[in-house]
Amino acid sequence: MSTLRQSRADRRRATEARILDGARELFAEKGFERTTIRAVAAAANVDPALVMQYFGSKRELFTQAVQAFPAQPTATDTDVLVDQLLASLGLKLGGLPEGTLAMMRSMLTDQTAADYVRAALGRQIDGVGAALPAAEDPELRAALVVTTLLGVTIGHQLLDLATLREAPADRIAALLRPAIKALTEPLE
Amino acid sequence: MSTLRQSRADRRRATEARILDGARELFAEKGFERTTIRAVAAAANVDPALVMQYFGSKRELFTQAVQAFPAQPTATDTDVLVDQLLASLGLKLGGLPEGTLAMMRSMLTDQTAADYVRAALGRQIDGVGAALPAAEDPELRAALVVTTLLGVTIGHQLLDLATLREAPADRIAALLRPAIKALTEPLE
DNA sequence: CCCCTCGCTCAACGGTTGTTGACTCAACAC
DNA sequence: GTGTTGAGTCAACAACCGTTGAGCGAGGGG
Repeated sequence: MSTLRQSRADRRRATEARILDGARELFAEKGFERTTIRAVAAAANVDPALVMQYFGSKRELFTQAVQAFPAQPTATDTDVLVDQLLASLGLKLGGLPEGTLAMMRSMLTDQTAADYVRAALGRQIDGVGAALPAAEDPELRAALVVTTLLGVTIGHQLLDLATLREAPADRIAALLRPAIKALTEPLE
Repeated sequence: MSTLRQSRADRRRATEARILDGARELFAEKGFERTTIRAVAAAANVDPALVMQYFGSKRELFTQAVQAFPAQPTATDTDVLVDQLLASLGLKLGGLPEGTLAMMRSMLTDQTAADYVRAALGRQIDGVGAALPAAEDPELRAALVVTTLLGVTIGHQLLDLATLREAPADRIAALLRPAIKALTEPLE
C-alpha cells in the first residue's frame, strides 16, 4: 500500500468515496435496476453490508451517487443561448459527468430517475423559453430545442452511434447550430 | 362469456394473442427487466408456466411481442424526405405502435434492445444520408436528423413532457420542419 | 365409447437480490 | 493498560424471479 498512517476518519471518508465512485460508474453503465449492491461493493473492495450501513438503501446510494444535473443556462441573447446549449452537450473533453449519464441511463425504466429528469428538463425548458424572442409558442420551441439536444446526447453518449462518435465535436456543434437557430426563429 | 363454441385451435390462438398483447403493453410501460413473466401471465389470465411453454423464454417472448420497427423512408427529394420523417414521428393518431415503444423503453438498459435500436437507427441514418444532396458530411447530417427526431419522440412518448403532450401534432411538425431542413442544407 | 392429444394449472426448485444482526478487530480516549 | 467506539466482515433471511416437470381435464378422432 502506498498510503500509510491514515486516521480512522480518513479511512472512512476514503472508502465512502470509493463506494460512491464505483456506484456512479456502474449506475451510468448498467442503470439502476441492473446495478447490484454486491457489484458496487466488489468494485470498492468492500463487503456489501458496509454499503448498506453507510447509505441505508440502494435508492439512497443512487441519489447520493448521482446528485447533480448540468446547470441550465440563462442568457437573454439568443445567439449566446444557443452557444451555451451546444457547449453543455457534453461533446468536448470526456463527455458529460458520470452522474448525469447515470441519471439519463435509468430515466426510461426507473420511476425516480424519470421524475427527476422530467423536472430538470422542465426547468431547462422554462429557462430557454424565457430567453426566446417574442415569437409564437416560446415554450413549445424551447421544448423542441431541449429534446433535440437530448436526442443527440442519447445517440452519442448512451447508444454509441458510430457516426456521431467518429465525428469531431466542433463539427457536430457547427451543423447543429443552424437547426437550433431555426427553432427559435419565426416561421417564414 | 360471449364467445361460445371455440375450437381448440381457436382458443390456443386467442390466448397466445392475449399473452402477446399483455406482454407488449407491459414491456412498453415498464421495460424488459421490470416486466415479469408472472405479470404478463396475470394480464392474460393465464398461468405463468403457460407463457414459458408457448414462448420458451422471457427473451423470446420479448422479441416475439415487440417485432417491428418503423420502416425507414426512402425518398430522393429532400422536401419529401423531411415530410416522411416528420410523419413517422408518431405524433398523430395514438402515437407509435406499442412494440416500438417497448423497444425504445428498454434500449438504454437492455443489451439486446440497444443492439437492435442501434442497428435500426444505423439503417435509417444510411437511408437518409443517401437521400441527402451532395452536401458535406451527408452521413453525419443524417445522424443528427435521426437523433433529433429520436429526442423529440423520447420527450413526447416516453418522458411525457407536458409541453410536448399539450401541443398539437401539426404545430410540432411545422416548427420542426425548418430545423430538419437546416440540417440538410449547406452552411452559409 | 375409448383413448390419445393438448391446452392449461399446480407446486416446486435454484439462483439472485436487498437487507439485517451478530461478530471481529484495530484505533482512539482516558 | 483498559475500556469504548466504530470500521469492516460473515452468514443468513425473506422475497422475488425465470424456469421446470408432473399432473388434470376437456376435446376430438377412431
